[in-house]
Amino acid sequence: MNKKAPTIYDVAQKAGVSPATVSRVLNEPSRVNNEKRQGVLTAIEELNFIPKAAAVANARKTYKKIGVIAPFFTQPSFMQRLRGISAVLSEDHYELVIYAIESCEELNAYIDMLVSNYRVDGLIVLCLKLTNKSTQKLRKSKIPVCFVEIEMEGFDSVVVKNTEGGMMAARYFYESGYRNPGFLGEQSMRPYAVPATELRLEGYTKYLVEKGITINRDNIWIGPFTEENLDAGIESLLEHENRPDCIFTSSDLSAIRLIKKAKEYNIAIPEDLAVIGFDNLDITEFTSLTTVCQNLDESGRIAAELVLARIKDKERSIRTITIQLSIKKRDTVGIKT
Amino acid sequence: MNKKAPTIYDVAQKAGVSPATVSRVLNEPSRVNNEKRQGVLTAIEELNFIPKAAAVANARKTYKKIGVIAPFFTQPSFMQRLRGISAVLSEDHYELVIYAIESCEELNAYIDMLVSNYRVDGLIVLCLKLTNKSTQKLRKSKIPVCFVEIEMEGFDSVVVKNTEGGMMAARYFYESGYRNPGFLGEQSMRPYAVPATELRLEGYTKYLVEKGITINRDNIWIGPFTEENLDAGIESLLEHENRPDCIFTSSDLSAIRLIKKAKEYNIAIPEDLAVIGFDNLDITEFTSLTTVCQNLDESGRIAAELVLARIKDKERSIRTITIQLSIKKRDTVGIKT
DNA sequence: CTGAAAGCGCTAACAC
DNA sequence: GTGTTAGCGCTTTCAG
Repeated sequence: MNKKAPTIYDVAQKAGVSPATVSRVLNEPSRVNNEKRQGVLTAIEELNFIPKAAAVANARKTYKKIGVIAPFFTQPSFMQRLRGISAVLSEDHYELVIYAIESCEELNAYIDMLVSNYRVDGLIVLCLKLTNKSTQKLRKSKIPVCFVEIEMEGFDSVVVKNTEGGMMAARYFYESGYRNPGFLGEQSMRPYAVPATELRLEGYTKYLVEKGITINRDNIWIGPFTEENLDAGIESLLEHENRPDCIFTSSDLSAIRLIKKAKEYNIAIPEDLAVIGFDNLDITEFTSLTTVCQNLDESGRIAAELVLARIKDKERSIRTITIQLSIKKRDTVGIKT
Repeated sequence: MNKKAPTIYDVAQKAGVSPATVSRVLNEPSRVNNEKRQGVLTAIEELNFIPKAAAVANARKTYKKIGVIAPFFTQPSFMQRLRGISAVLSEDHYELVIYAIESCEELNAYIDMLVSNYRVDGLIVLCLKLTNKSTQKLRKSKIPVCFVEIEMEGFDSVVVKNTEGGMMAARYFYESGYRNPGFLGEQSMRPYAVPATELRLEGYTKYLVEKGITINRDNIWIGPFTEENLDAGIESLLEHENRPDCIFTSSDLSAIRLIKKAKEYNIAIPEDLAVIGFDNLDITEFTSLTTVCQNLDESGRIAAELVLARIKDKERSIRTITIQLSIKKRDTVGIKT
């Protein structure tokens, strides 16, 4: 006795109006006479009618969905960004669909699919460099896109000044009296991802050079981000003669590992070794790590707002919003006397 | 000169067949004559045709989408579960849409919407208790649902034996020689969420009681999961007279904070204090935390497989799959002599 | 095996 | 304001 789900026609009939009118009270209620509107509304209520999303999408060609494409599961920071995105999307009743990519091919395949398959109203691309071909396709598809952590001509974007972040870390070390800096970073293996580590190191050394400090080559380690490798890197940093008195890491995770290892070596933090991470992941609060905060949540929020705004007005001017970086001071940097 | 996206009619015309045939080569290629199939295929290729998702969904009433509903952003463990889910869904080209909920009302509103709005082909519910009303609705909606971490009559589910996990932690402490156990847990504030902490504590004490050990009341702390509160809790545990020699925490995060604080107190780990966490978050690898591993990824994977399987065969028997817990031994539990 | 034609449920011109 | 009537683009009977 499962009565089928009611359609707009059922409502129309029950309310004694045409389906078009029902559609109107659903979408532009102000344009229908008060009395009839009430009738329709109660009919909707009584029948417990809810428009089928697919039918609406099919007729209107908009989906109330926005896609987020990123290598989520290899980069813990993305989840926090997602949180920001999710918050603003749900306010506007947009669905959030996740395209988690793990390879170049996947990335381009998704882009292809998304532009020609009409599945989303907008797209947020996190930390990903597209091929020219994909970029072209995206551009002519006219679908609203916002890039995060990379600037793309002709697209909205929220950018993170990775080099500047590196400089800030260097300055904080410098001003706290540290003079023998080190760096620990995970190599950017994926050609389609933003080479954040390298940029951060660049800014880091740049500031130091300005201050007349050159980093000892032995004090820089960049390598693949596996536990084994990382540990080896940390050891190489910690064991040699002229061990650094402060280390900037390209991610909070490596900082946490570094701290853990340093304690095994009986190196006091921050007395004998200061550490600054990058990201300000939630977890850093628990570990009291000093880190470069890149406002992950906020960057997500802004990105979502940008695409929503462009959905509403396709002709608005392109925006590039720069996220303000800051040092989140906690317990892993002291004052060197 | 933007040529409009090709439709199935364009393909049909170009290949000199009917739209129905095109549809067939798309969906049941075996049922169409080899020659024609090739013709259609090349036409599709040349026109670069991709079926519009919304039109398909509208006509077929299936969406290639599955929804995941959970309080993602308040519970870091969910992201790892999501990873498992994502992996199996993408294999089958299902879209993953996220419904992040933060309150009881939101939860039930989403359920309402999902059952009557026809948006997803299946649903995965993580760690959430529904109201009876919502459960009823879900049940009669017939949409494939899989619950994780909770068993629901009439639904597939993957369950986690929280109490058993507590017992395992207790046993490991006990067998390692620790005799003065403590517990640190975050209170389950949300009535719609599974009271994991309480269950874990239950198992923990149960095992200990069997061994003739009762936990000192002062050695148990359960409270709200804010940094301040947690710190206060940790202090209360660490400061009193008969301080525990081992502490089981209801989550990895609190374990990490506990370890951090313990070091400030100059309490050696694991010599003076052993710690076991719960979840085996990715981060624990970096901190060398010993923890109860609940195979987050796998539970996600299994849940996804269950709903996919039920989508394919609605009549299959209900399955309840229990996730095997295990102690992931790392560095925070030693041998007490 | 294939084509004609009738849906699917809603939206959007277009008239009145 | 409101109803009529085409779509939207694909699927799916039903003949043949």
